[in-house]
Amino acid sequence: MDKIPESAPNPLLKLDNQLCFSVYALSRLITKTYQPLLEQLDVTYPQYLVLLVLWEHNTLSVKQLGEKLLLDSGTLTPLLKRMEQRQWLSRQRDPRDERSVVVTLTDAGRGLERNAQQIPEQVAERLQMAPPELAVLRTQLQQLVTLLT
Amino acid sequence: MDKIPESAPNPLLKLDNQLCFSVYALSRLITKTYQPLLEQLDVTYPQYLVLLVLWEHNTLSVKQLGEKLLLDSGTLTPLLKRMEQRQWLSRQRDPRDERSVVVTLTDAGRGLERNAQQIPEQVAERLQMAPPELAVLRTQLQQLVTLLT
DNA sequence: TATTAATTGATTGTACACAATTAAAACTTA
DNA sequence: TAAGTTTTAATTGTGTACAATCAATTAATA
Repeated sequence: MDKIPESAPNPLLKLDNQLCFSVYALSRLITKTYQPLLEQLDVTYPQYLVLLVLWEHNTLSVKQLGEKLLLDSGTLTPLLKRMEQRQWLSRQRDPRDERSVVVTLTDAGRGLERNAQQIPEQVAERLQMAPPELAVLRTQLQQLVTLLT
Repeated sequence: MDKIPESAPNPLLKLDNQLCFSVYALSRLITKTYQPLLEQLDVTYPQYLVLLVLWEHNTLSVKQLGEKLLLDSGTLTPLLKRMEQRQWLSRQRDPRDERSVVVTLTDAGRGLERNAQQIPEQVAERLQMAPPELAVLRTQLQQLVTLLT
């Protein structure tokens, strides 16, 4: 009995051919790479990204933070509340515009930066890619990010 | 009054210099790019990835599915249950090894593949990157995935 | 100025993602 | 073969993500 001929499989629908899957998988693997290093700081990876931004700027509104991290308030509000509970930052309404919530790093939050100094190198070490190659890759990815933003 | 001299800022701790952030942001942006296309199939992006695998293999254990997608049962079990409720697949214990749960595509699940044919092209269109460049980028990302796996 | 429109966060609800634990079954080996 | 180990999913609990909605406030304009 002959098999009913299937339509030719679409190679574009194969998992291995998907750029999207590589990005998705890599993103989760990178988070896992950071995790043991971030355990020392007792922060999660998204919280670490918030700290990176605040170490640069110290004070930002939720809106501005969201613009930099490409995250909305539905994600940031509970995350920031957890960080506030741990005394790494404060959240308060802007008196000049009561709609806006301003996030400010505490001394403790600023102090964490010292403990984070070695993290980028330790991660780069595990990625085992030459810095120039990494830079090229990062530029390409940033182009795509800009394109889709 | 002079400012207390801060330690020189570590450029490696700047958000813009982080490969990790580009990957993280791009992954979420890609998911958002897929979302309106996947709405027609009424699936989420991770569910779409499960379908991609099953369209290739039809029947796999949860374990095998997890190996291909790099996801564990804590993620897959509830996701597969939702897909089972929608009749796209069935879940049943392997009689030869009762520890194993075998996932099989239903006719309805297989039928979805036809509706998905145009999706890769439509996404590629939005990425506006020449196919050869995309292939190079994908290869680099896959290398990193392999490295971290 | 009164009304409308736009901005900004918070809230709610759904769906991942994963660590840690549990439980059942299968395998190993003394 | 009995005891201990390994394998495999499920469960539980925490923490993102994000769409949709709501509420408060500000800005714009008729």
